[in-house]
Amino acid sequence: MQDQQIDAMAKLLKSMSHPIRLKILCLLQDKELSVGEIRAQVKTTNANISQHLNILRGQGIIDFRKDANFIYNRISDRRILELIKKMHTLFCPSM
Amino acid sequence: MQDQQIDAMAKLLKSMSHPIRLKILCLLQDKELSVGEIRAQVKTTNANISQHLNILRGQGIIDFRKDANFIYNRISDRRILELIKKMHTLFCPSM
DNA sequence: GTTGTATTTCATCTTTTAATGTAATAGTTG
DNA sequence: CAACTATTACATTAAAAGATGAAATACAAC
Repeated sequence: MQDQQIDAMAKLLKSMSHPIRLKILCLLQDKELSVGEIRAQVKTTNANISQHLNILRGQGIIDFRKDANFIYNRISDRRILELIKKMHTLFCPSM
Repeated sequence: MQDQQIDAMAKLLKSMSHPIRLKILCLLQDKELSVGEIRAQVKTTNANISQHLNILRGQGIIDFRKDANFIYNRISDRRILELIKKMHTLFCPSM
């Protein structure tokens, strides 16, 4: 890996390395969810979730679509899914 | 994944998500290196590298042995190696 | 034991990140 | 259009992380 790639990768990991954001990514593994549905499982404020979602969007990790006044989020980068799956098998083998 | 595991995983990712620390881990993928050897490739101060190494040690990611007045560092958790390898194939396929 | 090299510790400063509360926007329904 | 819901933007504050330089430790060699 070259420095440039390492920097990019570090930035990506950093965006995943907050408990709330990692949990959001786990929740979005197999389905899309609205902000409200996420908040129901994450236990923080709406505004806070919105900010975390923005960080993930900025990294191009998640995407969203609008429907009525709901915004449905989903993971847009297949590689992230694979990475999460790998972390799961490596670090939580029994689940 | 449960919240407890997510928190642990986020902490682990966080410790890997700094450019210098990620680079150190990449350098240590296939060999052990002293602090000086690492510094030669990372371009920051000795003290700074020492601090980053401490963070990685605190996470149990790397281990070290002493020889004379050199300290040789190596990755102690096989899972980290696998994770780095996976990131490599996913995000830097052409290298 | 003094000199020299390698590494770490410590204190400080700066920067970044995260949380919180409030106001704003966008869309829906009656 | 008024009332309501979902989401975001903004401003502020609090907390954590990172960099830096100087001093301290550890070991080796002369």
